[in-house]
Amino acid sequence: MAKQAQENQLSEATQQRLLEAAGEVFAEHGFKAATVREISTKAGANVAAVNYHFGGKEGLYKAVFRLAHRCSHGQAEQMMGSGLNVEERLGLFVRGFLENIFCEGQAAWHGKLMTREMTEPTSALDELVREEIQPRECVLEGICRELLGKNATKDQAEFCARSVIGQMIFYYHARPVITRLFPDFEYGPEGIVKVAEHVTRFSLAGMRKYKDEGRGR
Amino acid sequence: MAKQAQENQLSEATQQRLLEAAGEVFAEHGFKAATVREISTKAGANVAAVNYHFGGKEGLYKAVFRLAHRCSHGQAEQMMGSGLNVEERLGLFVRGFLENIFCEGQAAWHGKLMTREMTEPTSALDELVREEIQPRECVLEGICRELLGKNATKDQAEFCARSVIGQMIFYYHARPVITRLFPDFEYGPEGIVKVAEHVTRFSLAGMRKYKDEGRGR
DNA sequence: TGACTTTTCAAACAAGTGTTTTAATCTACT
DNA sequence: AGTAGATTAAAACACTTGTTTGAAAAGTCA
Repeated sequence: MAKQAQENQLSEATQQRLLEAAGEVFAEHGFKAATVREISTKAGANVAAVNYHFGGKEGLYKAVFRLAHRCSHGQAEQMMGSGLNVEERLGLFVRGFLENIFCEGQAAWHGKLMTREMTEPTSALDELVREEIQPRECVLEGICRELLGKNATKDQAEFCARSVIGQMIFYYHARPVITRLFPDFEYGPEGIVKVAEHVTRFSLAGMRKYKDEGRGR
Repeated sequence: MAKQAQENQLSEATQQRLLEAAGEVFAEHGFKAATVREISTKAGANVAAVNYHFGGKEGLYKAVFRLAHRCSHGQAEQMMGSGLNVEERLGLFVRGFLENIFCEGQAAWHGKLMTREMTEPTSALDELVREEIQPRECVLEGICRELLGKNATKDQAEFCARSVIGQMIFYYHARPVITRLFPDFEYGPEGIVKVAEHVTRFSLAGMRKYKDEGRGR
């Protein structure tokens, strides 16, 4: 048992390598389809290392999630922005969300892992919703509520928040279809910026008009 | 080899049972995670039956897709509707799409299989896009174009079409998250109708306003 | 250095996968 | 009834999966 081993440099190195590799592989294949052998190989470690350091595949998965949570702690509060009007805050939220999902830099697997957990939930979903998704949804719902005006119900704000998120996440979930259906669309940084601009504009327009038609329903 | 066996009643019965069971299991677990043993058991057939009748797991998968295509042939054209204005056609499209995805009746697996292929593409995706997705996208894009007015570019119509689809499909892909995040929302028929009404209203409003702000970009 | 723990590694294990085999059963036709 | 072909069924096969094992290597501290 390695309980006092957290100060060891070498073992920590393999633990870190394992975590990083696991993040990528889990994000790419999902929990079930990912294999500990691919993770171990990618980390340059032995197959047994996963069981030794994390007690098994599931332990590794949870450790990856804990790491991810630590990395993005307080990101929702930061999203709030201060001294900005509603339109700007919505634009910021949308752009930040998309960058989080489509970023290719360090820890690109974090957003992907989060998104995958949405469609293939594991036991880690409850914690994920509580720690990361709920706070962000709260921010977005607040923005929607402000845009919809005082007459809007909580129900309407929730529907609109889901519409905003849905528009964005569609580009992630349906990527294979989109690339086939719209060959001109490219998923690079400039493409994502265009998506952000459209979603912001579309949603802003939608909620403004939504508000004016409030008596229609 | 069973080549002249298509007239046989009994064998056809097991083939049909196998196809039906496979549709459900593939839709629920995806191609890779589905097991031929679960399919066989569900169909009340032997494990070897899959290989005997369809040449293997992949052959069965493709047969399931061919069956699904046959079932929903010409559904896009029917969606066009005639003698209806744009708003009504959008409402019809949205409602039809959602019913297709969330229907619980016979062949409920068809929509689920289609949706799963979006996120976990196999070799069947190209055919699926060509046969089913492309035609429907075409209809929706036409509606969007009409709503956006003559000044709108093809690019804008495509973005708006993706926004409409994204709003709806989000309820499918992120179902585990939505049920946790919005405990009051229920996925029954009445819930789906509410989604359809909201998406239609939100998108209609979005595109109308989008159109008016055409010079802003 | 030398005992002690921690970590690594190759090998093997048990369970589950799709597929094949082989024989038994059923169906259809004369 | 009898024969040939089509279908079913049980068993085994080859392979991959996560996990365990036992010994070798590396590190730690006196």
